Amino acid sequence: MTNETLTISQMCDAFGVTARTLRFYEAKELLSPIRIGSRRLFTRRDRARLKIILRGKRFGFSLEDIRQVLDLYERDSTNEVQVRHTYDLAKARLAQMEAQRAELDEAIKELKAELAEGEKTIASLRQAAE
Amino acid sequence: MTNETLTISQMCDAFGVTARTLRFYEAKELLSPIRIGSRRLFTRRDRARLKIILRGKRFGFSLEDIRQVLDLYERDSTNEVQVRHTYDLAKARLAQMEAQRAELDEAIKELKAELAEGEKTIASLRQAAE
DNA sequence: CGTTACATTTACGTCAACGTCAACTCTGCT
DNA sequence: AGCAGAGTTGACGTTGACGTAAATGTAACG
Repeated sequence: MTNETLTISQMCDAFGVTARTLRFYEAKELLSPIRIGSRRLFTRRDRARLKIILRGKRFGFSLEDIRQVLDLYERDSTNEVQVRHTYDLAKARLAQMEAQRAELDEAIKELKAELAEGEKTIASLRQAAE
Repeated sequence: MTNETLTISQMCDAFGVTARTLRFYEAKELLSPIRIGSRRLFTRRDRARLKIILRGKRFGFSLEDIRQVLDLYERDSTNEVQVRHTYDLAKARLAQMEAQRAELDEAIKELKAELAEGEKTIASLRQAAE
């Protein structure tokens, strides 16, 4: 099963982060490992959240941004107003990500065009070299 | 034409950044506005570069990363070794961006699934409310 | 000529996101 | 009992990317 809990160093190995980082995320309430005495044990839930955190970072989101995203996955589904609000936030976030994807596509296209130019340059240099 | 040069405050308005930011980017050699006396005038080239800078930031690249990307668009095309190196860098950068795109797609899919869940929750709450 | 608006340099301040000690505390082994 | 190794809590340090304040410059307008 994936129900096992991990110690802090096992988490570090699994995700390629330092212990300092995990403690920092806990202090920011992004993670909430259970405690055995003073030691932390990271659950499946913590691992799922950490995945989201790390991915968010790769897209340039701040930890504060990411905290809001995490809340989306944690809705309590009893209070309609609350659920609605969360839902709206998620829709906004989705729109933002789709815009980002469009921009990314644009940037990729441009870079590809530059690459084609580069190839031409290299070819002509090779021509001139003989 | 788009050949006009802009003052620093015009640039700020046009791009939604502060003057401090533009001076900072110049100090980091990301921009190189021409000088009339001590004053800066930003050219079409600066504007093109700033666009790339701001977009890079939105994707979580550091200014140093971005400086390398900018160099790609500035190749001098005389030295084959230099051109080759730049070309390789660009290819690596492209691969990175395409990976990022794949991840972004994944994240969007997940978020959409969450949204669908949210809709079901809202529907059932509405049912229960009558 | 004075003032207003915009710009400049220099320099210190700030905030996020950790890194890096130091000084313990547990736990398990031998 | 003693020791190693993993983990803990402070607390201060660092780096990147600017913010902010102070002192000064300059162009143009009434």
